Amino acid sequence: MGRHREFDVDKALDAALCVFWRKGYEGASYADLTEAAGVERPALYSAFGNKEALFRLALARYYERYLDYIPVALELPTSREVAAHILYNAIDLNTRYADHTGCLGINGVLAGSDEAEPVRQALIEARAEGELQLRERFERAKAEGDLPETAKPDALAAFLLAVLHGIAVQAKAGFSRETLRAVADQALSTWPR
Amino acid sequence: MGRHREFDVDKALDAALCVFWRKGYEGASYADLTEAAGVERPALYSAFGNKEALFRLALARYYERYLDYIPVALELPTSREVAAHILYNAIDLNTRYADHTGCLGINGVLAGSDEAEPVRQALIEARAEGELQLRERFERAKAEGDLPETAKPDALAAFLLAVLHGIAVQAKAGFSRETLRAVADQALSTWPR
DNA sequence: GTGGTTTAATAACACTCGTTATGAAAACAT
DNA sequence: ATGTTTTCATAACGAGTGTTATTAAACCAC
Repeated sequence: MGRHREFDVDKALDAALCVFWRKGYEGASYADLTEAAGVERPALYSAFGNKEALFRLALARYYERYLDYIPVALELPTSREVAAHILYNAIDLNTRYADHTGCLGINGVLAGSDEAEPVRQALIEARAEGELQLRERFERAKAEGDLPETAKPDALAAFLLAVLHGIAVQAKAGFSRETLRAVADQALSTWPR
Repeated sequence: MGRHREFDVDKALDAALCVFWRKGYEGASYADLTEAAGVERPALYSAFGNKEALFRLALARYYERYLDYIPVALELPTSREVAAHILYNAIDLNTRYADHTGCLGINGVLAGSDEAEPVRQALIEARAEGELQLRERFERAKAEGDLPETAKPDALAAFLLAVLHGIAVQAKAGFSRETLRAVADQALSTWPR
């Protein structure tokens, strides 16, 4: 039985999540991470492992704690409500915190060094997972007559994800909620009935 | 009268552009840049200045040489043709080269370190410039009756840019041209008339 | 009070980063 | 053949990167 851990692991992970959300995986240094977490480097290593492991934990937390509106959306009665719920909640999340806007799934790594490739692939897979869920939901909508026979669930899912990604980029660039909502409105106006 | 420069400055800049396109500003190291350009570091410095200056030159070249379909699009007769031309050409460009997909305007810096902030702002401004051009074009379309009175040129421009950014993210993630075209088709499906 | 275990802080490691100093090579004028 | 200028390659600089070794501190069982 040894020394108790002196810092709140949960809060430290939250702090690291915010740094990665703001600066991306490669843009975030241990100087940033330790300052935000209020913990020295060896302590971060002891609690979370290396930088990549820390990022993966932060990403998992991001999906669990911040994207909880997605399973809710998938249970809504119509495909248009699903899309609307996701779009407007994403806009809210992407603009909620002044010091880290956008989406971790996009900010993490878009283009990076060779060393960042495993993390970039992890992000691609996480986004693909979400897209699969959407596609399946839209297939169900089609089967139920909520979407017309001519509708293409895969294209709709890809379209919705594209708009979400674009909104994340724009939020990170400082676009207003009003503008982002107008983008979402326009996207929904194309929704098949 | 001294020694002649031994490398092709034009080709070296192209090579650097490709590295930045693939790895982003921070993900690209001088090891990458010198290997791709076939030139030693002091020679790159001599010809282009520091890393940030090199990136800015690469970005200017990207806009001049690769985005030349945009002024063409802006002269098309209808707003829908403008949007379609840009979307399909962007998809072509974002998927043309197997070893650097996506768009430099997005891959450059989305989220980065404090040191990358000037570059990130330059990219935001470049994208904003393009959005302004679109907005003005759509305002003209509205004045000419090509877009209905209820249409909002600013929202349409922001929407089009969002889809373009989303497509760039998806192209960089390895999505097929077919999928990306379906996204564009969906975006255009109810373009206001 | 001692021993064993776990954690924390300091410092350093090995390496890479972007940048530059220095000497040599290649050019041209004389 | 020499002098001047420009460019190139090598090497190193100063700083920062992610990671870890070492010692001390804090805990608990006995």
